[in-house]
Amino acid sequence: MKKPIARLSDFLRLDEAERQLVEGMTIETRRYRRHEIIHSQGEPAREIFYLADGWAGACVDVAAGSRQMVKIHLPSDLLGTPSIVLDGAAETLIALSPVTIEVIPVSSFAKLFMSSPRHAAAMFLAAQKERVMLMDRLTSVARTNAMQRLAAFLLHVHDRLAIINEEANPLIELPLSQEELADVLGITPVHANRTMAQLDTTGLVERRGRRITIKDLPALRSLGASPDRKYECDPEWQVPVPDTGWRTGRS
Amino acid sequence: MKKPIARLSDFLRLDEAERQLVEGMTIETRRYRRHEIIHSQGEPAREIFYLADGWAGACVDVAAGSRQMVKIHLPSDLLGTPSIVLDGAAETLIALSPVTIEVIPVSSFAKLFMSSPRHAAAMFLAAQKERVMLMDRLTSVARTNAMQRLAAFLLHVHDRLAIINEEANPLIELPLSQEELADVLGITPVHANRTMAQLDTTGLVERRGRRITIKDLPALRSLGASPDRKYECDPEWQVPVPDTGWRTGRS
DNA sequence: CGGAAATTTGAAATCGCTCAATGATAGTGG
DNA sequence: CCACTATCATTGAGCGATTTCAAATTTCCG
Repeated sequence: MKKPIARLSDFLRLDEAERQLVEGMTIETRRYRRHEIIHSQGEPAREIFYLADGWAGACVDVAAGSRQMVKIHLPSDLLGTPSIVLDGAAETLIALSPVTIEVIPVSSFAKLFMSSPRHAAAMFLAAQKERVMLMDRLTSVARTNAMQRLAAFLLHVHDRLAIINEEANPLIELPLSQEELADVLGITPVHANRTMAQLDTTGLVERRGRRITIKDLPALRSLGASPDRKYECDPEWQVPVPDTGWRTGRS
Repeated sequence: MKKPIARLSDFLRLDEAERQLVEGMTIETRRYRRHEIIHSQGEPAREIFYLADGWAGACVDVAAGSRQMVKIHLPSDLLGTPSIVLDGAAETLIALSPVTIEVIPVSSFAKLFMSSPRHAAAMFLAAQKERVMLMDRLTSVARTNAMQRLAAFLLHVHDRLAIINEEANPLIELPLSQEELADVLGITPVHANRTMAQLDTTGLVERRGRRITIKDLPALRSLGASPDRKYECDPEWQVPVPDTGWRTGRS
């Protein structure tokens, strides 16, 4: 039942041996129910998490019960990597749906990084990709109104699901409540509700509960106004295999 | 007159040999005047830039003349790294003051990454740090009002300058026009002006033109409401020196 | 079926935007 | 040193998007 770990990062197609290497780092499998907290902001972060199944959210908490969901994690994402440069976790990780997580000690992760240039490069490039996505998210929140943000967010999820499932599907089953959606969009829950309804009436999407069907993809894209990014990279980073000065194990 | 390149990343104290290695990657030095464009969003990005002197901004452009400045680059920053995962540059880089830039081919950068685990680790950690800063920026824009964003931004700049100069200085000489400030804060230029004036009247800062003096640091921090991050990291990442399976050269 | 959580709706208040005009400042050439 | 011009900063007034507070309705789950 274990999903392939091949999207540990997006820039490396892992062969079987390497996949086992990564899976070997797992020290524990945990399950969480919807709304459970996986890790709290500020707590020491000696572990990172591989999201085997379910959706998780990364939230930055601000005073007074307000918070911003800075990232939606989908299956095969690696959670908690930003926190490795801090003494306490940068973000609160919360289960948005029932979730299965593989726990990996930071030390193992670092060891892999140090011993395998292929993985190191892949992780580095994945981090850059995350930066771009955050930049786009910031731009969306700073420069567009609620309906545009919603459109951009739905498209973002749609596109990421398309990569995972290897085919586009106009139907999105969002596990997010409207309150959580509001946390993502940077608006209030009440306004999230009105915006959702408003987008529905435009006919660009159709909504039945948390099931959202995209009816007019091009129009929705135009509304969302996100730059369309093609994530690729030069062959400079495609390290052939070991034996160019790197080793896969220790000594 | 060349500034030390020692802050190419924040997680590695480079020794002399390594510094030369990095400097050796430079193929060209360029100068730009205020407001000149260093690199345009969407254009092929085969180079990254070391900001030797001056301030530069990274902007994501949206339709209709609107844009979001997603990062303020200070001297010794590395510009353009997010774009290495894309076919076209993720952002427009623009000189906010007179600027001196060292141009580095992505291929050299990749080669360094591949051949030196110390540099690779430092770059990776620096990328994670950038992610955290973007997360905080997103939260600031999404969840706080204009004055709080301004406070948070001033503090952000203040703290980064303190690191570069190795001492805190309450006086900040912002080279940004109010329009550019607005691009950073995610508000309109007019409102940036009013907010600036308003913050001035609170007495937390004092303003003479673009010279801003922080008068009450703790109060300003409390207003800005950013989580205070201590950027550190485990010794796992402090690779001793080569010879743990890595080599410095090729072959 | 009952209770809790989530969604929906209304009305008033607020923050930031837009449009438009005025004032200040800095760089330029005479 | 001054006039000239462009850029930048400031101010006012009205409008619109989003928030806030509060209540009603629906859905979900045990």
